[in-house]
Amino acid sequence: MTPFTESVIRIIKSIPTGKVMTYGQIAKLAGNSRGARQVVHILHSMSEKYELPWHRVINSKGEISIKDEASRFEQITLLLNEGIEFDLYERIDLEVYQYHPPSNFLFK
DNA sequence: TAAATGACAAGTG
DNA sequence: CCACTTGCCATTT
Repeated sequence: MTPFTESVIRIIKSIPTGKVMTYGQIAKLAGNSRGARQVVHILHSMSEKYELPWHRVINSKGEISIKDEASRFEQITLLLNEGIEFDLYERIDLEVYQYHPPSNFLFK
């Protein structure tokens, strides 16, 4: 497992209930500002094994990126249950709900 | 080995 | 804010 992957997992696991982070934000914090798509692969392949709160990861526009209807509905439901609100276009206000981890937490 | 793919992002108009 | 383009890169085909 690469250092990048380890960091990504730690970051995702640190997202508090009721907050979200974006793919690009996570990739950048993990050390690769251009690694957003790798974050996608990690979520796909390791969410279950590492019990990642995959539903708290959304795209930079504040939208749910999943196309599959069932999975999409599941993610929205999980977020609603955590108190996150969506506008009428199913978008989340990042100004309100985006999580910004402390800059030192990777080294703790 | 090459081409396509994807739960993305930033820049431009 | 929207639509479209370009850049990305590991994984899959």
